[in-house]
Amino acid sequence: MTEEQFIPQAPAGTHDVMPPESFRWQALVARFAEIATTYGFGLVHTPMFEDVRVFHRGLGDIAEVVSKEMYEFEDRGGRRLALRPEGTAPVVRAFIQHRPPTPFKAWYVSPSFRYERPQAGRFRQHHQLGVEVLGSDDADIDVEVIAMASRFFRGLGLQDVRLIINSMGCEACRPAYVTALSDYLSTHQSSLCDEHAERWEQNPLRVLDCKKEACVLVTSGGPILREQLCQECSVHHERVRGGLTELGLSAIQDDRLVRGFDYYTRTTFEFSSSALESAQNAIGGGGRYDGLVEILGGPPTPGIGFGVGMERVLLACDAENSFEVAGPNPAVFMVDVTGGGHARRIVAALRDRGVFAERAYDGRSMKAQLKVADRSGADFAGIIGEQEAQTRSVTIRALRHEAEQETLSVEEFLSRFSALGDRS
RNA sequence: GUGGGCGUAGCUCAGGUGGUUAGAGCGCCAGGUUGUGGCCCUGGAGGCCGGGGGUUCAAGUCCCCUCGUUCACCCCA
Repeated sequence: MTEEQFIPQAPAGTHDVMPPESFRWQALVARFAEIATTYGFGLVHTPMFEDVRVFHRGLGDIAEVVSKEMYEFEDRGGRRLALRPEGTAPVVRAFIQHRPPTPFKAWYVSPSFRYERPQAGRFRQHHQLGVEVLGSDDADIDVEVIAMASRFFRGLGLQDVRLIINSMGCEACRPAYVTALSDYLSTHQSSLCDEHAERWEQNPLRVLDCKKEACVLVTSGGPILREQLCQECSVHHERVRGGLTELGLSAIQDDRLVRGFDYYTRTTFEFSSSALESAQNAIGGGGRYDGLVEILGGPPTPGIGFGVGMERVLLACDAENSFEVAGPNPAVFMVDVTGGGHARRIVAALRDRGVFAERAYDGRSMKAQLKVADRSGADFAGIIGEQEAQTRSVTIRALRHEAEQETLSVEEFLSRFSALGDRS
């Protein structure tokens, strides 16, 4: 590409969200906000970028998201910053900085950035809805958080959502397990898939997650973390599972569920949509991170949270033909063929009264203006021609049903539609 | 980071083995109806066929490069 003219385009892996799709986005956030409020969460906004150390320490340097997918940059003051690749670490950083009373329950909606190759359901900028609870390791919190996510998905009309759950143990029991797993893997090294035969030592737990038949075969004969949990973790996990069952939520125990970030302890879970054909069918996931606050320099504080991928959830809704959101239609659309002055005043008066009123511009023909009125989805057109202009009146024409046209004085016209505005 | 598919009008797409002024449907604009949308009819605007190079008398079509996009691996929401 040399002397070519520049045609601006959204960067690879990013997307513009425009009407009418953006109405659906608004509605999705509104649903989440509503449920989060019901569960006692308050909205938190954190910066879109943080000191890189927040992520390096928080997520662990070996996490791919950190090691090779972060958008890192230096600002003009020489600070090393990174666009956030996920939502938890920034909220934890804010918690440490402000020390709100616990349990601290926060929800957020924010973009995340990862330098990955875009593909179905995977973007360089995606948007997450999520919650975090800091300051309690009560298993009931785990249950509530998972139940909340479930409720959210159900409320969108999603049927084909699968919930898997596992426990990652804690500092007391996981190291011993990882050692046991390593020992086991080392004796079966040659039977692993090509990739893990080379790299299993970097992160033995990852091998559990591998879908290749070779690895599955090996690991299915190996030690299982759930069976080697310490007493506390084991009790905790059973309480979570019991609580979910009690609430009527079916969670599938998946001993292979190992999530990507270092900070997870105990409960981990993932929601996936079986309606999605693409490889990326995880629509939400999360877990407990009882060591994270301390890792980032705060007092020992347990925490748990989850994130939901908005783009993927909407794709899942598409696949299930659910959560179809229509944009709003004007209550009335003004057509004025006498120069537009009457439309200008009437539309302003209606909007002052809270009525969604629209009009045509550019002094087009009545036919053209009515065509725009029809397309706008408005129920009624308010027409002003020479006759109406002279008598200070407006003709109402129904656009969605058959009805006799009627001509009202401007005052009557305004009060008829103002009632609509007051109601909403 | 690795590998495959695809780039033609605002959108969805046609354009056998290269061959005149590049087409359709939808959308948009105007008219048919000098005060009336939707249905119908007529007309119109809108394309450096992603970009660059090459082969050829001749390239939307063939070859190379490049950019973009898409799908998969990896990883994740």
